[in-house]
Amino acid sequence: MRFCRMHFSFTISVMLEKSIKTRFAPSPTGNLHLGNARTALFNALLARKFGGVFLLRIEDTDQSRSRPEYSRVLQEDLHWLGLVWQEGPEADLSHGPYYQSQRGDIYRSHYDALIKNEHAYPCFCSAQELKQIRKVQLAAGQPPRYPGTCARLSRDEIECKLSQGAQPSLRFRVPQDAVVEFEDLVRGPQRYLSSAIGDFVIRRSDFSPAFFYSNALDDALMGVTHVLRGEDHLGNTPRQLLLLKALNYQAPTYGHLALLLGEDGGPLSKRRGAKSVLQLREEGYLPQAVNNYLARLGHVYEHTGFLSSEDLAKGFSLSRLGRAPARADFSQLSHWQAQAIARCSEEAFWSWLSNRKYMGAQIEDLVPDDLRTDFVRAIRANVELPADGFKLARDLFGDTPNFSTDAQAVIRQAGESFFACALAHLPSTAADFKGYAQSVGKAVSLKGKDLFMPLRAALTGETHGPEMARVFPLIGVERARKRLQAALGIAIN
RNA sequence: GUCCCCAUCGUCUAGAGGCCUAGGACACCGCCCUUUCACGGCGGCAACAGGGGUUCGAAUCCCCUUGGGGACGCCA
Repeated sequence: MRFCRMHFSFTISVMLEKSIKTRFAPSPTGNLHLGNARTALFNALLARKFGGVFLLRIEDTDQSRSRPEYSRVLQEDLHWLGLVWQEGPEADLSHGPYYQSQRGDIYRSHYDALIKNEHAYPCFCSAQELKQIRKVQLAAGQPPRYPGTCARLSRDEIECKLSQGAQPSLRFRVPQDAVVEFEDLVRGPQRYLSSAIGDFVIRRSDFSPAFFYSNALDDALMGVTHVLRGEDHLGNTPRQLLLLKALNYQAPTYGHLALLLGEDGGPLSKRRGAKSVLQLREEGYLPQAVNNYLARLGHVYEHTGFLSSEDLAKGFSLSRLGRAPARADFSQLSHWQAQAIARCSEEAFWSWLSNRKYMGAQIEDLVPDDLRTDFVRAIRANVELPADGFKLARDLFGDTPNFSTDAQAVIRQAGESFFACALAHLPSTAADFKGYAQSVGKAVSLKGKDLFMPLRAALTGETHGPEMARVFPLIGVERARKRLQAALGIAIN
């Protein structure tokens, strides 16, 4: 097995030497979630690594569930992640259109070809009938499979039903006793018996194309060479291969990724807290943090540190893809977020903060212009999300001190005399915190934590936060006085 | 129900029969730095799901059990 895999990855690298085209083909029926984002990322990385093309196709065939709004957000998400497609909407259109809803003519002509060659036939079974059959099969311990009821209808029978106004679906006739074999990019050699596959619907009775059909056909027509997709598509592959063979088209090479699981180890679902890319974006996660995080879910890099997009692509390898489902763990996202923040410039950090609103305020409203740089330098290491920056801005520049429970406890512990002294020793300018602390320390005979904690609690309202020496000048003497007075009040009560 | 896939610290994982006393990263804990918090530096805790084989030797190969995931649709 191991040996096979080594041999196999060699084969892959040979195959990849030719120019490759990967794709991401989402349905705009909801917001892009982490699992799909990872699939998109892997496809983009694979293409980039080999200098190929990454293609985007919008699979909006389901009229009732697809929304232009989702399609728009999805493209924004992809752009935000830096996953730019060289081919697709608003890009190179040479194999377009890239919205399946606009490809009706193409689908129609291929249906005709399939019908003509008897690779496809109309099916008049109703949804209820099919449901009933499945139920019976399941009860008998059989896999639910289309029994071929309409596979052998005569021309007359078909005409008759049609003249009665019946609206058939169109099924692909799966060849009997065929063996479908293919190499999966991540799972190795696969083998399916056609007897295990029932004739499947390629056009619904409302004339809309079914996934098997439009998805496979478009990959072939668009010249896609490699497809990385979820493991849930593995069983679709033999069908799509059969279909493409009947159409005489070249199929892409598929690779099936183990699915991403939620934090609880169950399937990813919205109701169990599966985050969408949009949510992450709105909360203020940095795209490069998300990329570093996702690229390591089910894939390993030799380098354990933060990687640029380019290095993410360079280090990407199909042989480093795991075959076991990976579980999402947001503490790891936090880690990459911290890394990403540490790496951005002060300007970038500020624009990241000022790019959004928090409780209706813009951070420029809170931080005086002349203190901006000092503020950024002071808080950077203490911020994970913009919300943290806003909180700090309020704590430092807000008029009303907002003491946390912990801070209040520390203040009470320090007692009335401590703050009386602290007020008495307040200098005329808030430039030198160390000197100020020293003089207070001397007066109250305290040092270390016993001295700093009450000062921090009173001055910032929190028991933790950025370095006091940096923060004190930002607060300034006036606010410091008010806060110490407030703390005194708390200590007295 | 039937079939397929997967199984190493809490999590992501390295591991290709002797380099394994099982390595790294995150999380957690401790120490150092800091007269405070964080950052940072150093260290620690912590895993081969269970049971049978095969072999001189098994995390690694085989079988069973258990657990997880997936597929079987006029969903995509």
